[in-house]
Amino acid sequence: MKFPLTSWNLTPKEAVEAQKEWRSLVRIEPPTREIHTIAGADISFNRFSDVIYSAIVVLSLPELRIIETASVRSTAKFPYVPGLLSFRETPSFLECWEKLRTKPDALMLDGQGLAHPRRFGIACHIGLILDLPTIGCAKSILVGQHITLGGEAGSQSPLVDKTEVVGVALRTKKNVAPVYVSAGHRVDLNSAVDLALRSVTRYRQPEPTRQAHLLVNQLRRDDKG
DNA sequence: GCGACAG
DNA sequence: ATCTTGTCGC
Repeated sequence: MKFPLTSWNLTPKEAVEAQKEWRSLVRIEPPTREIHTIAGADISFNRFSDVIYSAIVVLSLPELRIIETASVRSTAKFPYVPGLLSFRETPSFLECWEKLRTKPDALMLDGQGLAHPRRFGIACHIGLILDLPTIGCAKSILVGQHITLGGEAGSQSPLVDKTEVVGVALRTKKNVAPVYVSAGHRVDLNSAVDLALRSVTRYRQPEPTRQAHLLVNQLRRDDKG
């Protein structure tokens, strides 16, 4: 390993090399233990500002009751570059994670896992750092394609990139755009989709990331005044 | 060279 | 991601 898993002072070019190196560490397998709690994480910021807000919400399964929340205001030190999202968001996420007392059995990230050009999206990166089962649940595609989905909730189709199934397009709500689920670390695609489905209520986004999104935006607004 | 491109 | 009001549909 040339780069430690938590190297943040890298140039975009080095970051790409680091991802190629780290991707072999990712383990795609069914979760080791049953998952009774799942957390969702999200970040938010103001345009033209490097101040970013991060939030994590831990929920119980199958009740989906909020057990604990944590949030933090920090500074972004890496630009947004498609394919290198984790280098921008993870430092802030980790600060927030430190404040969390209840460590969840699994984590859902707003972004990709294996559905990434180098098969190393933010869900893989954070999963490796925390050595925790993680799944990516993105609102749009980074790589891959899928056939048209049925309009009913629960409809799904494999997300394929260059002959490889990297995730699943999942319609979580009737006649509403699907979300894209992929495995991060220590989970396989089937369990990732199952976890996502178990976390869905009446909205497009599963509760973990939806609640984290609501909380982080609340923090950002309150911080403005 | 051209188009695509998580948040 | 963020900038933003009303409006169409279940």
